[in-house]
Amino acid sequence: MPENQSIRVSVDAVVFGYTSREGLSVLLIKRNIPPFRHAWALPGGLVHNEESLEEAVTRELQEETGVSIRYLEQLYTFGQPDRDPRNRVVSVAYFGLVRPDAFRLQAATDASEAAWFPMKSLPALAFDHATIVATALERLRGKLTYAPVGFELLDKTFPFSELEKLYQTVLDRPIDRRNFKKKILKLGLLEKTSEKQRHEGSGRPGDLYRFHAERYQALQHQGFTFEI
Amino acid sequence: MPENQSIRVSVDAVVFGYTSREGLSVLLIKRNIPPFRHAWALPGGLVHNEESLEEAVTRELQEETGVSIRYLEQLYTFGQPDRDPRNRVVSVAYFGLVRPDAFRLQAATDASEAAWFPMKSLPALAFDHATIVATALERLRGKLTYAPVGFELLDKTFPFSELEKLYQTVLDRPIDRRNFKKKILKLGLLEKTSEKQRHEGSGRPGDLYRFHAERYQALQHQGFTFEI
DNA sequence: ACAAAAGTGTTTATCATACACCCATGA
DNA sequence: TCATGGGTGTATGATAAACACTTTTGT
Repeated sequence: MPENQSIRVSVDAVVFGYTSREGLSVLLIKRNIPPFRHAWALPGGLVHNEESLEEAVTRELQEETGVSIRYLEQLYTFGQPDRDPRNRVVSVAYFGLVRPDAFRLQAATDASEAAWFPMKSLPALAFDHATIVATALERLRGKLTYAPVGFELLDKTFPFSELEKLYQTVLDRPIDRRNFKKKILKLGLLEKTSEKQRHEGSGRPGDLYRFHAERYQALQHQGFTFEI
Repeated sequence: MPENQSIRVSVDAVVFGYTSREGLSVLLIKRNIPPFRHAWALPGGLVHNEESLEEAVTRELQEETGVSIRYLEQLYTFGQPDRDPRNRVVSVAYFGLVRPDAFRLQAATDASEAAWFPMKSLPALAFDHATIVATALERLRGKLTYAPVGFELLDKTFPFSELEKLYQTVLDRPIDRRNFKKKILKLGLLEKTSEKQRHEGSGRPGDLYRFHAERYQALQHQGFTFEI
């Protein structure tokens, strides 16, 4: 009796971008086919027969938004029978992070049907995508504290204040500047560059730092754990 | 072109049981249909058209092993195109924990094709099930330190030594008895019962404790975090 | 000169760790 | 009485938290 299974498999991606101006944003596309025609939805689509799930998300993201992803991991699989009103679709959701350059690039190319929405002002979403976004936000909050994923959302070099603001925005709580800096620096994963921040408005320009991804990977294999 | 998708969706369950004698064990079934006929595999099977993923795992576990699960959560979705040599099958894996009584019960009912295997001596497994088990073990190790899941593997009331041994076995490192007890008790989630351990062999019988699941849920909603 | 943001250190409390002896029971 | 495992406290070091003034830059 389970032989005539008619379930489809799709992937969906929750891609977060961040700027200190707008905070956390999510990449969405406008659907132009039913169901939920004209509604905003997560980028994604049906998995092809010969591709892996990761290949499917990457492909869909490329096709639908043109955004290239630096960090991508599986989030959760959503499989309620009624989550798609037409067919049964099980969706494997992924969770991605991009740096501000990808973010800004996209904002410029505005002819397309893809757009960034700040988390504070998300539109109504198709299917159960609001649930998926909520799950992704929880995951991001969790990961920020026990994995160095915050750097994936910042430029390659960044002033400390950006990192602070990121943590404060996403975790939604105030952070003591001095203690935070001490903790982060003690991890030994940041390198101060010789450059200074370009002045944006007034105030003293900050020193720019760079994250040592390789150093982290090395330490990680020795049982090192990031912790904020 | 993605319209003639032919991918099936299955669920698989990695169910762990624990006794201080045998350590951590996994529930397996013997396959009696190809592929991998006569090999050991995780309980699981194709999802029916009208049921949710959770319903599917629960049903399969019931049908194939008769074991009832206290704790079940989604683990990861495995979707490599070649993971099943015949058809493309995407499998949503779940991660479950049972108490020793379910464990012992099953051991008695030995006519069936389901059996517990100690992690130390797993047989060769069908498909990519060895990978799935490895992923589940990682998850268990992680969860043990930041969520009170250890209690799901013990009897309703248990002596402190059982909890200690569980942590030592699963995390595979020695633990200081006094410090461990202090830490756990400070969480305020354990209640000492008036009973004492029934003597198994020699030595002083230990006090029996009970885990306060409701109390934990209440605290959890107030932003409390378990941490060992 | 002033407004805005960045840089920096010390004190205190809390928590983690290391460590050893006495007690209850069964044989 | 002996062997086995359970119960318990203290001292020390490490880490987290609280907290404010000075410096650099643009206007």
